Formats: sequence, C-alpha cells, structure tokens
Amino acid sequence: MTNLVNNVIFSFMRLSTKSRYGVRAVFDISYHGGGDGVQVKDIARRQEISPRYLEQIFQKLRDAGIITSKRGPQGGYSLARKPQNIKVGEIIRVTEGGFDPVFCINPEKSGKHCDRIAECVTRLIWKEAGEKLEDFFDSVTIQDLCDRAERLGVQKEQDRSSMYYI
Amino acid sequence: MTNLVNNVIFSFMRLSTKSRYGVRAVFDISYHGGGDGVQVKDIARRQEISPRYLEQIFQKLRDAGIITSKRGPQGGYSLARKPQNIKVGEIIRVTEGGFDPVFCINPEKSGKHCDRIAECVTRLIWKEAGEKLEDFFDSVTIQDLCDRAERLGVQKEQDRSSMYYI
DNA sequence: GTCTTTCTTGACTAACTTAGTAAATAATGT
DNA sequence: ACATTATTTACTAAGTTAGTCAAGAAAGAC
Ligand code: FES
Ligand code: FES
Repeated sequence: MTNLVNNVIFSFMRLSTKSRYGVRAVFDISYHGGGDGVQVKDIARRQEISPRYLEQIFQKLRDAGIITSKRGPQGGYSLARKPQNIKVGEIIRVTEGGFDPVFCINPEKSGKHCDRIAECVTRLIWKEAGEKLEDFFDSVTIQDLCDRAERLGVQKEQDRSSMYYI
Repeated sequence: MTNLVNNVIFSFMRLSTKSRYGVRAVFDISYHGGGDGVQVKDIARRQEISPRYLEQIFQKLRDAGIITSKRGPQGGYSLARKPQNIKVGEIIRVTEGGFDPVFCINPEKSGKHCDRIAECVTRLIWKEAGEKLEDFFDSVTIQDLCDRAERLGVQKEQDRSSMYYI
C-alpha cells in the first residue's frame, strides 16, 4: 500500500539518488565554479541536496578521479578535468557501479554465479540493453549540460560576494 | 557490509526479478507449449522460479493481455497472441511499470512533484535514456527468443508423457 | 601557534522495497 | 463428488536506499 496508488508501479530500472545527485553536483561545480573550489554547502543549497549525503558521493567521485578536493578555508571541490572531457557515463559508472541490468551478465564482477548462462535466451538481450545505455551516457559530457543550462537561462553564481544579500 | 565486497557496488539501473522471470516465463510458455496451456509448476521447474512468486507475475501479465489462463485440470497459461507479436518491452512495461529512470520525467504518473523541472539540465538526458531502452526492448519479440533457444539447442518439452521418467 | 573553515572517515539508522511464503477460494474437467 | 489448477489476499524476512551523526585531519588566516 504505502505510497503507491492501487498497485501502480512507478517505474524501475531507475537511477539512484547517488547518480542523479552526482551528475547534478558535478555540473554545478562546472557551472558555478569560477576556477576556485566550490564548497559542499553551496552546491547543496543550489541543488537542494543534503550536504552530508553529498559528501559521501563526492568521496567516490574523488577516488575515481573525476573531481579534486582541497581542505581548509577557501577549499572545496573542483573538476579534475575540463568539462568537455567528463562524461555523464563516467559519473554513473561510479555511483551505480555500472550499467548491467542483471547480475548474470558479469558473474565475476557481481560475485554471484549463474548456472543457466549456457541455455539462457535473455542474457544477451540484457547485455545489449546495458551497452546501449552506457554508450548513450558516455556520449553526453558535463560541458553539454552547461550549454543546456545557458540555453535555459540558469543564472550563474560565480561570485562569493553575491551571496551576501541572500 | 552484507554481501558486497569492499564497497564494490554491483550495478544498479537493474531489472527486478519480476521482469527477468516474467520474460523467461512467457518465453517458456511459447517454447514448450504445444497449443495447450502450460502449467505454473512446469514453468517454475524448467525456469527454476518459485511457483508462488510466478503466479503473482502471471496475474499482471494476464491483466495486461499478454497471456491468458484457464483453470482446472489441463488448465494453465497460454500466450494471448502469436509470439512474433509479443514484445519483450511490453512485458517489462508491465513488470517494471515503465522505463523512466527517474520519477521527474513523468510527475503525473509517479505522483511526485518536482519543482526543479524548469531549470533542470539532466531531465531530458534521463528521458532520452529511458526512450532508448524502451525502443530497444520493443524491438525484441518472444519469437526472437524462441529462435535463439533453437540455435542454442535448448530441448523442447512439449509432451506431457515425456515427464514420466524424470 | 591557535582558530576557523572545510573536507574525510566511519558508524549508524528509519523507511522502504524486494523477493518471496502461505492460506483460503473459485473454477473446471473427469 | 473429486482432483486439479488458477485467483486473491495477506503476510514477512532480508536487503537497500537515502540519509544522519560524530570525531578527526588538513590548510589557511590571524
Ligand atoms: S544468464 Fe543467468 S538467468 Fe540468464
Ligand atoms: S526534473 Fe526533477 S530534478 Fe531534474
């Protein structure tokens, strides 16, 4: 029962918040960061994400070499590469662990064995679906998202001083 | 901790067992059914799926007009249409509720409101990903799976009498 | 060198979802 | 009548998600 109305499933095959937040956060660093590090609290405020939770996501992205961090005053996070060289697919690979829709595709990676592989008629279908998804997400870069934001007229907030009168 | 080794995520954006089992079960009805209804217990045995759980999945598929059912002795499930007219995408639409990777794509359907839609740079990316997935799954039919099974040499089990010596 | 800012690490948890089980019932063929 | 098979509804254990919380470490400002 809970929050579903009359047995209607919403949609699964869904992205976790880690991925959704992760992509938006990296975009935010790129869009609002003027060379300097961008701080968690500002990203969290602009993107409406819990700062504590965002920090967890950033650890993974930093370990994966997508962003870099700097501690202390005037510290924050920056992109590790130029936005046109960061693919959305990379971020999702980190936050979701990959694009396999089922574990059977990759028994070693998943750690689960499937003894139906030899006779399975669906395995390659799932595999191909995952590959299509991966290719698509790898075709979109952070720069693309920034371009889109400019077209949408999203205001940049580069200057720290602009925050005084909020 | 649980069963993940050292923080390694397996892969999400994953299909639920309802979808995986559902597709395999419909394929099974098509492949092993010789005109007659195919019984849950046989499908469950061949596909190694819990019969009780399979019944739940079949209710949805029947309501969606993908399979038909008949009660009583010699009852069972049959395809509602020819296998070349049943798309894998149809089955997944029923079992997963659709292909939207995030709820923001379809606020009415999901019942959740998102107030960032106007300024959101990722929404259309997620939407396009879902559409690609949907198109792909709609391009595969149950007949395709049967053809694949024949190529793989999966043995048919059409005759009820062949089950005596199991 | 102390203080403040900001990231870092790891433990913890409430709410929810998944992947089932179970039981009573209804229909149908023999 | 009886056995077989699907139908419906209720229930549940285990796992996952989406966070919170607390203590600590690095770096700059003074
Ligand atoms: S390969 Fe594991 S069920 Fe298809
Ligand atoms: S549309 Fe809801 S967060 Fe993008």
